[in-house]
Amino acid sequence: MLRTHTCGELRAEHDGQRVTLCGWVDTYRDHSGVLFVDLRDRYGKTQVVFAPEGGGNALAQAKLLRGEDVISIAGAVAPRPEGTKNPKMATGEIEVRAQHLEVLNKSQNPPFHPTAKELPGEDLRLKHRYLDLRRPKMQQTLMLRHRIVKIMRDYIDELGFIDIETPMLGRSTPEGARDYLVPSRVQPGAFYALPQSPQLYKQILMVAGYDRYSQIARCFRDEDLRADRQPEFTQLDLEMSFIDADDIMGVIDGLVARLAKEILGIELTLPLPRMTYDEAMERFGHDAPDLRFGMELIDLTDIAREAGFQVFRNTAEGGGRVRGINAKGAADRYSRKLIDELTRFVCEDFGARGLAWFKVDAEGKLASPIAKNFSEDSLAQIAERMEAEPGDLLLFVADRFDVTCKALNALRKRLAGELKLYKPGDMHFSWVVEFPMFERDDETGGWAAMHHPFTAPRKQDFDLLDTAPQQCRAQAYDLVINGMEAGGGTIRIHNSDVQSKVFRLLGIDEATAEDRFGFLLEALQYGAPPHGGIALGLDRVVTLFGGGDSIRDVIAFPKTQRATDLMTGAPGQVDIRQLKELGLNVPR
RNA sequence: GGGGGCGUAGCUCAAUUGGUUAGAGUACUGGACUGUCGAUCCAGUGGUUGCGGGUUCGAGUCCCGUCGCCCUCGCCA
Repeated sequence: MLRTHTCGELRAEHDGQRVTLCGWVDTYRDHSGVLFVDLRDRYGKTQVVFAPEGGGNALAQAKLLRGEDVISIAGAVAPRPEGTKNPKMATGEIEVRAQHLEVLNKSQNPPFHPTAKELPGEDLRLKHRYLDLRRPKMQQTLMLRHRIVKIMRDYIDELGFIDIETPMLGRSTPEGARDYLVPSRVQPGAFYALPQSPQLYKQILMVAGYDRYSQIARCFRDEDLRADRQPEFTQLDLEMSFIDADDIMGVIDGLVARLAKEILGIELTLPLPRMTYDEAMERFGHDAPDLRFGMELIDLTDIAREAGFQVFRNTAEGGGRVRGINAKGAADRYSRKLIDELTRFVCEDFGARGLAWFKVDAEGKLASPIAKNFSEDSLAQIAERMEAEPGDLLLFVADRFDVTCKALNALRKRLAGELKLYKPGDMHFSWVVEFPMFERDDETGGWAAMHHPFTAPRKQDFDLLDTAPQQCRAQAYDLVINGMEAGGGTIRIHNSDVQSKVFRLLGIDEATAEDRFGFLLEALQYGAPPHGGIALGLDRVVTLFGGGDSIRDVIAFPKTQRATDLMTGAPGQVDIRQLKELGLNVPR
């Protein structure tokens, strides 16, 4: 046995015990006659003392130690002398008086030290990820991830779900995200696709009678990266039979409550609040609203029609909307220059044509360069509708509905951050339900599935499939945490007639449907039970529960924005012979 | 594909309007020190200012291109 204890567990009660510790040299303090080493492993740090009394040549050896050397020390646990205890360390009551030192492996001078005060650039951290992962923060995060996965697995096991693995090598389905493709050697010119999700397989499993399936599944999407998007990511994937949307949400409510309690120590009231998609778009302009703060979108279209201000009136009369938000007490904080920057923000990044604004003066009157265009009466109506009080800053966008949503949602989130409308530890969990079945496909002008083409419409909306598809709402539900989509799911279509109708609406003809999903359509004809499911984004959940802001920090080996691995150099060139075997001819 | 930010010593950063030999902290190397804990003190090594080109008497600084990382719009059923 190389070690008897970890570097995090020794306490005063171990006084006198002879122990062996292994770990990395965190810091060393050489006082000539006595030398201290803080020895680190993922459990913590322990102070090791090398002194002449230790005997042998341990002290002389210790003088050669440097940061990140891997060592083993044997010695006796002793309480620290009075006045030298360190309350900042969990093991600060004691120290280990080293009698023997073995250098297991010297380290080169590392490009950065895992416990340095200043965090190095992310690219350097990724290049030397083994050093970065030695950082206590990263170790805590990966251990948090483990705990969350354990809670998830235990919970769904208690509910009778069984874990079934589905293939990584599957079939490409051109809908949705771009696939990662894997060439087949045995069939030159043919390709597998890595799964974007186990969607089709888990539906097949329902047909097969495994009424409660779950998997912690790796998924792949070849799309551009973001702080919350990686090309490969992990989902807690579930599917159930003989259930409705309430049942699925109930299962996840229970899981979220358990996670909140065990990870955060928060008691949640269940069921988690629910809001329809339409309400979310109306009140917040986004389908994953951040409910940690208010500052809701307020509609002024009716007032705008009569207000006299040309821009507002034209928008209102042209079928657009005039909506705004009230940044309470923010008037002083936002100078003309800063408001110009907000204007640039909503116009350049979110397509708004302008940003109208008023500051509410001490008398409660609306002041703005555009105020002269409004009648006194209109200004009063606007003030009342916006619940304006002295010191408030009112901001308005007049445009198509979708533009007001995008612009005001972005503005609302930005202002909330700048005005600190929520605290770092705040958490808010909710559901957004009843998404539209279809949205307009900008490229083809036809309908596109908002979720995926197997999503079932609400029962009362079945007839709308024929008459007014745009009004048709899906049995869909998204879990939203702090304004981030943490997961989503739907009740699936288990009837092949309905499925065919949906395919027709999506412009997928019979031959195409047969070619791509024939196996599923066929399966649906052999006794498919009513079923549905959900997938939670594990990386996002861990990020949110850990209070971080990038999923890269909760993934051991993430990719950069250009989807490269800075440590291994992936993706890389391959041997020409490999390409030949695969029947591939690519430009180099 | 578009917009933006950043790139200076191993690391984190500074460098006035374009102006002397590009600095500081830390790390590293050597020395001093028997109770430190971000040890301290003394001395030292360390630079193709990402790369290429241009403007200029003179470029870390300005211009063009390019590479890398990050943010973001599009995209992500």
